[in-house]
Amino acid sequence: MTVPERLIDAATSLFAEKGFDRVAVQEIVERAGVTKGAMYHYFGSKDDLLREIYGRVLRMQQERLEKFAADTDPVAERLHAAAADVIITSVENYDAAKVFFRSVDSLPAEIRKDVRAERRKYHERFRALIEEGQAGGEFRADVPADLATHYFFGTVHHLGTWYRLDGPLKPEQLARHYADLLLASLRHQH
Amino acid sequence: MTVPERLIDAATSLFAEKGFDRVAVQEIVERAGVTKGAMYHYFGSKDDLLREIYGRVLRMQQERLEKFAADTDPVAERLHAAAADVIITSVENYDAAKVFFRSVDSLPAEIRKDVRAERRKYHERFRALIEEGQAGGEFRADVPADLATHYFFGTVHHLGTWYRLDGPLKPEQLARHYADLLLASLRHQH
Amino acid sequence: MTVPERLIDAATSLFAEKGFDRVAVQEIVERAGVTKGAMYHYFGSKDDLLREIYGRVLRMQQERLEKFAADTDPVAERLHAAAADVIITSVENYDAAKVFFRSVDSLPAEIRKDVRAERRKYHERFRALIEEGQAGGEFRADVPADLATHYFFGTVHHLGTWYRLDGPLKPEQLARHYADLLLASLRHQH
Amino acid sequence: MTVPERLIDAATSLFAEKGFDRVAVQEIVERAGVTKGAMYHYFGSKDDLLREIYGRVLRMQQERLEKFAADTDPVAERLHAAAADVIITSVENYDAAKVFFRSVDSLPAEIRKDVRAERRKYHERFRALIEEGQAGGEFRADVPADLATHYFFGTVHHLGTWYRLDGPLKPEQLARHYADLLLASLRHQH
DNA sequence: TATGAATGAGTTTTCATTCAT
DNA sequence: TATGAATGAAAACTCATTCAT
Repeated sequence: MTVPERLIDAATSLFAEKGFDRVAVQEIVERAGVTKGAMYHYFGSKDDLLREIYGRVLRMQQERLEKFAADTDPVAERLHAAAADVIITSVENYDAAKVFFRSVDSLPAEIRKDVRAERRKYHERFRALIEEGQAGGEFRADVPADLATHYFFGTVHHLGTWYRLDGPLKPEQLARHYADLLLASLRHQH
Repeated sequence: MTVPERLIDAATSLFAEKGFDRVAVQEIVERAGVTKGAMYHYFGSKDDLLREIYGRVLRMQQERLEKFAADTDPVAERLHAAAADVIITSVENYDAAKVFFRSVDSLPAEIRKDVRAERRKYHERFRALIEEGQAGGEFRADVPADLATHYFFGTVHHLGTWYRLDGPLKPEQLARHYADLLLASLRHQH
Repeated sequence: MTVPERLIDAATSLFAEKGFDRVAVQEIVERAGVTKGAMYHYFGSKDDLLREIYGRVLRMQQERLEKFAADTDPVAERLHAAAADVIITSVENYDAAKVFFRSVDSLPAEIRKDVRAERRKYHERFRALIEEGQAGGEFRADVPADLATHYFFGTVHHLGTWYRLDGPLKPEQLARHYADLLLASLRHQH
Repeated sequence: MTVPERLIDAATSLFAEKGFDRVAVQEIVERAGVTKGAMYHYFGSKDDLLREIYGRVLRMQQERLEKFAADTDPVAERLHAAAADVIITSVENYDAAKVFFRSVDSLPAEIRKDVRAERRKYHERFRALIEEGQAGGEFRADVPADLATHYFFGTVHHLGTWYRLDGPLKPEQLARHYADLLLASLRHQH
């Protein structure tokens, strides 16, 4: 693995573990097995490492959502697949996801603005799926799609505080359950 | 308002805004309109302020949940009321709730342990309601109650990142929608 | 002496000796006999110390020049007295004067702008004296007053690189010689 | 232009602009359009660049002064010519002259010693001219020649802080005025 | 009760220089 | 000749906390 990759990995795991502000650059370079100078050769600052982590998560999530949303299956199936995929990838990149949700306020103001804008776009793409289902009559329309989207991503956000990769629940089970709950809450009740 | 109260209020709003680690004691005392010496007269440390905020939130949530859970209404109604109440109180104490969810890792290790233990008790009380509904046949049993509880509290946790008190959605509407979504996801589908 | 005064004195002598950029804050506080924290209690930054030194020199020189210029003696006498006084005060505040002339480029850009504006005002007040003598016919008019002013202040500027307080030449002698040379260069030649 | 020449030029302009200590090697090589490795191939250190700049200025000034001093014209004319020439060459090599006067304290101690010795020799050669005029009766003898020499070089030193090559005053005019002022201050007054 | 000067450990960052290629 | 990744020492600055008053 290259030095920058080792640094990103070390930073990701440490930021996930203790929070950006409680991690010293010294710890990051020690975990990566390099010196501080090397870090500043590749990254302009500690903030830069965080920015890079955000960039990677955003790019990955956007690509994957797009793939699922653009499919031709019925909307309920596409939403279920996309929701399950968010869970799976969040769990597979557990540390990065944790950092993503908890360290927004540690980003420099201008980057934070950009990140929020990208997240909003992502949120809107997801919401559009729900609206599509509501327009087509599959989903109940008495819940604002925007609110349902927040509702679901809240659960994703929260994963980092309780889910254990080494626990009894496999990522696929977790993902299916969560996607089921989302769909259940959107379907018409009898 | 007394000096300690002013300090707690100032600390709560600042911690909510920027995160515990990005707030200097100097800022807190300035916002509270007192001096550092005064703060250290009433609180042993900056950590102490955080601990106090956690204590208040925990005590309040536990009391309220107990009140709703101990009622004699049908379980679905009790769960709906309890869920809606969590939302309402979180929104009414927006800053404290934000701090509560985001600053666990800034607590000193031993306090963090206590806080987690209390939260677990709270979580279990809520889960017990769901299990009661599953045992009685009102709720679907194919979703682990523990997971559904996490699912719901994730949405509460997440509120702090998007809900705006001054937005168009009133707390009561928000609470009803969220409680509806929870109940909808637990009911049997047709 | 108070702590801020001790710090200013230590900084002045060290900046004069080695130049602002070659002096570590650690050296300053050691010479002042305090800790770094104490320095940052009184001064916002290392730059701040430099700014303060500039402010003091500027205030003193402006006041003194004004006093001499506003007199009612013949202009040649007033110019001679003012010129000699610049030398005397520069020599009496040797370190501060050295810093003043050599560290402009180490000032933060905005402060540098202010300092230059103040110096210009000072320069213009001095130049006005020369122009007064030219207008009255005492001084030769074939040398631009502005240029003569620069000419003289160059010699003051330069003092720091060669004059030794502990040398054979007393400040008063130095001052008289320099003021004589200035006046000589301005008088009509036979 | 060769690589070493480009490096010297880049270093000279940057040192003149910001001062030796505020210029990073990285900036120098960027302005010169080469890499750090290349610089360290030709120069042993950043100090080495500064030493080279001092060497060039010293050699040039010494040669030129010698040429003017060794002439057979009357001493007043030789001094006037030498003085004007110092101004002209300082202005023609504005950046190098600026560096020469302002960065002595950034030279490594031993080099600084050498540079000061060479400057002293130069100063003495100039002073000898004044003493020659005093011995011959052309110049007033009541001003120490040493002091008059410092007086004049102070003005040269100072040029870098106010003279603008693109201003209204041409180098030749400046040089003539300054040489005139020097001679005027040395002549007997009526 | 309250002040605020002072501490000192810890933080991020810079940068001249080296060296394997 | 030249590259540029990597080093490591030193720098400025922050901040929770203490303590004499």
